[in-house]
Amino acid sequence: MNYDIPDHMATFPISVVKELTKLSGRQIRYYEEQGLIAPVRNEGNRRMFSLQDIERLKRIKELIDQGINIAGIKVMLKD
Amino acid sequence: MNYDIPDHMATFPISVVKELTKLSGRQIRYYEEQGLIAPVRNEGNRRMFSLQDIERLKRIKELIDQGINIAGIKVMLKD
DNA sequence: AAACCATGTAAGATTACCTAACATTTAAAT
DNA sequence: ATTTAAATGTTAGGTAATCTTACATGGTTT
Repeated sequence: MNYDIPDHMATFPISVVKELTKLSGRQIRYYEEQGLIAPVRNEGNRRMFSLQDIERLKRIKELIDQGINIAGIKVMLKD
Repeated sequence: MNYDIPDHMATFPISVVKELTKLSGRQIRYYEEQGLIAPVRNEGNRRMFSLQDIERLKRIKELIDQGINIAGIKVMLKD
């Protein structure tokens, strides 16, 4: 049994990420635009997300929910 | 950190399952038709697969590659 | 040869996602 | 109190992925 997917492997479409993170598609795309995340694209130009991407988005959402703005999040998630 | 997706949670589109299992879309749909797997459907009627589904498909592929036919696989994977 | 099994392929319809633009809301700055 | 900027919503038109159904094909079995 090879019961896992590597954390960095992009296997999730945005529809699933929306459900998992409780973020809107608009938010996810905007955060990418702002350089907070960098999901890869498949051959058809669709965004594909890894577990790492999802965990990062969850942290972003926590900070957003605490009232922190994008600029603040950028420095806090610097890595 | 909630660093995982439950084994039974359907988060993978068929495109990813194809890559992960090295099966064709036709094969995956046919195995479903034959009752070997039962991926759930999302609101738009697209098949969505769980890690369990993927592991099962990998076992199916191994058996297929060993020359076992669908009927044989059905009894061997009875559960 | 005929029939069946497993898979390929093609066509047409539907759903998901893309970008770009404009609208709205809230907060910050003037 | 305006104006500006930040974050998100919404809409529109286009492209990609997936769906079902049907027919084609190569390999077995009868």
